[in-house]
Amino acid sequence: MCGRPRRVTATDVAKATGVSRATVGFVLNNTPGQSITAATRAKVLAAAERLGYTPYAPARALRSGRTSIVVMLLSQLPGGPVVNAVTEHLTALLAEDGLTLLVHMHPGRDEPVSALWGVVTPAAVIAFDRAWDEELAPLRRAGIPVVTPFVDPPDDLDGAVPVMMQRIGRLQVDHLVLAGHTRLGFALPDDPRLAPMAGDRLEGARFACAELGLDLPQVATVPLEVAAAAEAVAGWRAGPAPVTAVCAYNDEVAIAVLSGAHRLGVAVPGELAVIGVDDVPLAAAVSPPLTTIATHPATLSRYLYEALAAALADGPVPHRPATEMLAVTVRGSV
Amino acid sequence: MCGRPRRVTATDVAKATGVSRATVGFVLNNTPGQSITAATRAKVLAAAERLGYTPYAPARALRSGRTSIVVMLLSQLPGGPVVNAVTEHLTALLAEDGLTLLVHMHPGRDEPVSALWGVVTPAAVIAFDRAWDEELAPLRRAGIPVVTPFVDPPDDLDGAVPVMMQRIGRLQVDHLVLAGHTRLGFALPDDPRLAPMAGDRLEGARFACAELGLDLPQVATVPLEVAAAAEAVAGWRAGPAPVTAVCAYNDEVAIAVLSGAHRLGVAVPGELAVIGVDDVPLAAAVSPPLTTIATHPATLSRYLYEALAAALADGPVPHRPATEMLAVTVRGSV
DNA sequence: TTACCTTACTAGCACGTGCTAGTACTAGCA
DNA sequence: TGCTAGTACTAGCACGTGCTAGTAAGGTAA
Repeated sequence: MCGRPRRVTATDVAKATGVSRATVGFVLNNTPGQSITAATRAKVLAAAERLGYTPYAPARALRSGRTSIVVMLLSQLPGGPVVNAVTEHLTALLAEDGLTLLVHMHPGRDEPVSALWGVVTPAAVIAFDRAWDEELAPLRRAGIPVVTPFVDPPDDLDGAVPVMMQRIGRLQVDHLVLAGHTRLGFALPDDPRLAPMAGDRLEGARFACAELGLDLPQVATVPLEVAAAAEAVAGWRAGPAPVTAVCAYNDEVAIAVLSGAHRLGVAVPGELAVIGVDDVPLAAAVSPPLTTIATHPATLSRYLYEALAAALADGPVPHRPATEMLAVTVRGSV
Repeated sequence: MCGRPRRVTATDVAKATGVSRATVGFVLNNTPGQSITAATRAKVLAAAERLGYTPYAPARALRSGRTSIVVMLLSQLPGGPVVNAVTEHLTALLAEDGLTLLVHMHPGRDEPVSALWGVVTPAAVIAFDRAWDEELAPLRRAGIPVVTPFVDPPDDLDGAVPVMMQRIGRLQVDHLVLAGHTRLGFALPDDPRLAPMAGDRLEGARFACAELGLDLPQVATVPLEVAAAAEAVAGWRAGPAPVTAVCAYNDEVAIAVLSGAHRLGVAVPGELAVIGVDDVPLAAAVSPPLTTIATHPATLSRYLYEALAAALADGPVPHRPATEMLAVTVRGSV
């Protein structure tokens, strides 16, 4: 019959109630400074309920000039469990402020920002890729705050993710050295998309070794495949002064190292200690259970939330030392 | 100085060019049936570029009555690598049609739809939780197509995800039986949020066993923790007729089973075969490498894309047999 | 009675866009 | 010369909302 069911507008509610559209608006928005009879208020609310009225988001945004949408821009790099947890926490935190988090995974090639920006008009943006900093300039120019945790803020280095990444590498080294190890290895992931983050973590490990007067860590790429991982382990164990402990880029890589060691009959942690990053659920389920750096997504999310809230209120970015977000989860692999 | 930098509108471009706003619209939208001088067109485009004009999404949506946004509604259950891959693929597929995929992870408690719906007004919605089917009724009433792959469509059972889940369980059993096993176990995940999907997979496995004349699989919950997993394995191995092969809910649980077996000295696959689901990157990196059911995210994504495209065009839902999306990846654990 | 205040509303503008209806001007043809 | 057809535009409506300015009715005070 009717090709497309027309949507219910405030005018429809007004007609059904017998009042003006303005009154409907006042009732539904609880506009302060307006005196509305209890009877009228009840009638309007009943009609709105009955007709199934929902304010039309674009019209509201057009009129008010802002939306309650926060867009989180992710690049292709596979957001592991940590990113998922952060998304979940941040969604809940923003929801308390009436903000809705929408995640957009950007497909490569063509430019993202201009396209996305012509489609959503968010109240704020969190961009998780340092390559986009320049592309987001138009957004900033239009007054939309952009939080880029992967780009160093000049005055608060502790809040930046690269610094946190370096601190992760440093923590790994500290923990291994505390356990008595002096000849360390570093296990890089195979996926080239992870190279930037891996580089930061390795940098932190290198720096820590240098500071402690140790040799720089012996670097190897460890694919997620038993035979290849075993090869890497063999490389570390070869020579007159073999590596006795390995910092893995993350728990996945760490588990691969574990498997490689198992295949070669190298005892963990007896002959080779392994420490991961992320504290993935599986970390407790492998044998031996994996000692790892937990990133505490809740704290990271709260930091992002506060940075976002500050940006929306034109306030200063909050100071949140990276150390609060990181903790060694000691299990059995070191 | 200026509190908030006013955004550049088509009127600004018109003023800068010296033409009317209508002309600007015709040029920027390439409106057919309009004759615009090459000179005017060039002037308008130059001014738009120079001023950094971007059409304002809410105004456009208000006028045209539709957006190019597709919202993917996820529930809290941790979207593992499969969901991530689907998101990535689907984003790319929709981008080819000029559609933007935005993912919203719904935080529990309060109702999602009415809130979200008052914020974005998408062109279509994919909802990944069967509980939302009723809540999405207002959307359908407003003419917004809603694809719910987790709810059985009455006429095309093969496209529904529950059926696919059951088929997964069935495939696991088939593969184990083909390898000579007759006494099977089923490893459930610990996370209660996964219960619905786990139930479907178990159902499929049960059905397959019944069809093949075998005893129903011996069910155990396997937490992601070595000791607990070992306990489950011990349970399977106890008694006069021990289980010789286990279908795990997914690869994570399967790896936990592997670890439990390893701790007890139970040889895999010699004494106990294990088959997972998902073909997670780690599956190839554990020892022994995990035989698993790969879900082929690309095919699943294309099915979702086609269902979406059909819904947007008021066409019929495409038929896509679940078997195309599933394949056994044979490694070493069976 | 008139001026003034409060209550309970209503009329209608503005947001920026897409697009229809209209207009001035020129060219072609009888 | 008059009439039509086409070109190259412009004026302005409509989308649904938030909100300001206005207005009628009723009560109080001088």
